[in-house]
Amino acid sequence: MYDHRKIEKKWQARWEKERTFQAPSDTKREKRYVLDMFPYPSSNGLHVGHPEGYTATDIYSRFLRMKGYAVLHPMGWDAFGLPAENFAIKKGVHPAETTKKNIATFKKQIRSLGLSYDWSKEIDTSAPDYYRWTQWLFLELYKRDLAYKRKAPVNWCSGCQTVLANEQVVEGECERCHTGVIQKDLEQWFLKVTAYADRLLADLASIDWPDSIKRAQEHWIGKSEGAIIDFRLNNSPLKISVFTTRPDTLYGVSYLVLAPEHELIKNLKTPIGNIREVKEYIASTRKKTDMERQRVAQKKSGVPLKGITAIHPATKEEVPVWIADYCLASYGTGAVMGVPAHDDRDLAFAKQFKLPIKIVVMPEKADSVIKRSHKAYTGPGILVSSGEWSGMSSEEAKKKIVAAVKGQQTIQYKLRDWLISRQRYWGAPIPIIYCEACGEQAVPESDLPVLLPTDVDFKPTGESPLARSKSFHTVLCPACGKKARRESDTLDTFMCSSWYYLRYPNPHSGDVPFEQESLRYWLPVDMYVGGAEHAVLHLLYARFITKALEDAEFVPFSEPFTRLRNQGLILGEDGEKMSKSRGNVVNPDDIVDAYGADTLRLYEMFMGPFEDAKPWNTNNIMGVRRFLERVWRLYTEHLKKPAAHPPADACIRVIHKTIKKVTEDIPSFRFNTALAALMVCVNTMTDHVLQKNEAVPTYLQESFILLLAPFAPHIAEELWEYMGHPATLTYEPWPSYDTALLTEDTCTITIQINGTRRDSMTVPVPTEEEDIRAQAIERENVKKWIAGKTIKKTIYVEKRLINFVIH
RNA sequence: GCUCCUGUGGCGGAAUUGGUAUACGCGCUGGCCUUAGAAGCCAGUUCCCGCAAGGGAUUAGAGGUUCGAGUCCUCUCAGGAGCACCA
Repeated sequence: MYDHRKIEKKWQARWEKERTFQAPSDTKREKRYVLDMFPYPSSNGLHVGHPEGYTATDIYSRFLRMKGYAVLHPMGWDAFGLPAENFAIKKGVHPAETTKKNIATFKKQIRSLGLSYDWSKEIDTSAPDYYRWTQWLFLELYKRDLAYKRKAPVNWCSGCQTVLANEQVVEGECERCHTGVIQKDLEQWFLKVTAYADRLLADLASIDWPDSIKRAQEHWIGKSEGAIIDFRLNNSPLKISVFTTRPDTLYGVSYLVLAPEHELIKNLKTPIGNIREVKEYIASTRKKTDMERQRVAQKKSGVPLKGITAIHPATKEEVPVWIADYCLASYGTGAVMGVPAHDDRDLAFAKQFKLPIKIVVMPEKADSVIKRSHKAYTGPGILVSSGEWSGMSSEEAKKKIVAAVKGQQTIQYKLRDWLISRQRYWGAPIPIIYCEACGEQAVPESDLPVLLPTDVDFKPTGESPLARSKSFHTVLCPACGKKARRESDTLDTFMCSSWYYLRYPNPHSGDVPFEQESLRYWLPVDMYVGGAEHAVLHLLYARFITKALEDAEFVPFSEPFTRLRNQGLILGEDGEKMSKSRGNVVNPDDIVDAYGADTLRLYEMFMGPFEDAKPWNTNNIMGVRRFLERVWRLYTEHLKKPAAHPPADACIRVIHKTIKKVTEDIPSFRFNTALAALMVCVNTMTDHVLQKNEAVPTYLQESFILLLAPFAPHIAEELWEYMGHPATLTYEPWPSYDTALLTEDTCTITIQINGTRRDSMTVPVPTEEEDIRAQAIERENVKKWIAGKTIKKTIYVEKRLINFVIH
């Protein structure tokens, strides 16, 4: 009887006792660092989505150990964050307590899955001995001018009562509570990610990541090449600089637009005819949430600056100046030139306000006519109505026109600096002190960590709860020793997770954030697995921090994660995303209890391709459970009986084929097809043993158990022991296959007439094409079709098919 | 709106370079075993016609390239993801 409860408990206890999965400290062997994105220990406990990624890395790690690599496979907790704090506000339980409890639950659940983590390397980002180094990291960036405080329009979530990074605003809403985000002018801390924009973009080429993630990052960084062109104001010393990627359309300019926040309006000496209207427009824009600004994207709004005109740098004509919120202050120069004929947004604006539309680029192909009504022609072409440039190609004109009007070629990025201060409690305090006399001061490294105070009222008021802690607030200035004030904001939790992978090799080191020797050995991460939702958050931040640390000579590499794979979402049985409100959530504990961890692991891997979204189906679990039971019976009942016949070649061949298939599928994360091959293998073995009463060579019986071990480690260990091996199979060499046994001695040739399958025949393996052809045309089913016709051509594909083209 | 991905039986999904479409699993049907059930084992299961042999159709739809297309190209439809006024 296959008793999963007994077997799984036994082996989990034994692995723990024997520290089976401890990463080796000898560094002679080749290493592999296999990492999961560490979880936020939420109060909901483990979701069936977690074991999907964890099982994949576990299979991969176990496979690599058997392949002889030194493997580091750690787990930890991304423990700071809002839910624990919100729970504290509601229930009055301190976040540290909630977090501790949740971690215990997560750990128990993860352990029940038989995952081969080295728990001696466990990390908790909310522990002072960890966040001390997060603060250290902040100070290193501060020293290098990569962290700065600035008053700027920032994303404000009134639900969470805190500012948010751009990356945390999704469709104009807070990614956490879905409150509409508004812009506020606040003094906040930023990290200078933009300084790394070009490297973050260029180095994508050097890493093995899913294309979709690379593209998302490319998109987010948003490099565009263009030029800044100045428009002098009429009767004023001031000028408006616009950024454009299409200087070739300069002659099509019919107006200029300023962002409502543009500083020119304040500096303008010339009276604006409709100043009240303008001021009202600016005020109304500021009140809009990002959502509202986006929702009305089709309908443009704006007001003209009456009495203000600019001089076109080429034609010297007067150009009206408008102010409109479709022009963004935070990108380029905060001003654009309006070319309605060749930009969709400008066209919409021009039509709404009845501004002239001047066509200056004609497509080269005559058939693509410009439709004036809906779309602007944004493609390349030949310039028209563009003075001396008419007749030139738009590509060539770009450079020449910029030079002629003394413009400046530049590159712009959509990427903004990373806003890292949060007005919340449950995070790492920003280690900065403000002194009236000395100004902003870094906390000396020897004073780290700046501990989170415990005497706080969690209620968010828009000001950090830390500001209301007396014990925390007052401090002496490290420079002059006089009374000073601590920074009361905390760091974005993404800051904690942007460097944790560097600490795993030496998580308990008290003197340094990471020890150089083990860092050099283990890093970078060879395989990183997690959800795709971090495409531009965690993954971009971690890359940035790594590059900053590389420049500071703390790490000898520039990319933290050499390979990345994303697990697909596991959907509910109804095909919808699992959620409490839909009531379609599956609890992994129930599955582990009823069917066993090995079954759950197998099922999640068998569901479908690793990176695809797949619906859960409880019925299908029985399939993999039956597979394990068949394996169990095969070894404990059938194989131990004496066989009447010697091993059959066919059976031996299948096992060798399976070794090849599984060996190839694991590193490419094709676990579903690896399992299908293992099932075929068991079916074949069972057939030969049970029906045909044939023996299976012992070494192949053992090979199969070793192949199964990464997927279903508990049952594999039990059978390994059953076969007489006292030690764990964790470090047994991975089975190898004999290439000579992979080829069959016969093959089936499909016979096609004009490409349609008409017959098939089995021939011994080396058979000459001539013989196959001769045999084929003699077959009844073939004769029938070729009678009275001539064979024009014969196509033969070795060992596969022969196709007669007849007429 | 832009960018990208995906459409294969009743269901989850297989399919090297274009070369037997539907592997493996679920479900279903029949049989064996059993007092009965469960489990297990055996056989079958893309659809249509046919007792069968066999024939025809079939990878969202329509075209195309090819001896041959799930796979390559063009268009259309459907679903999903990311970005979203970035000039």
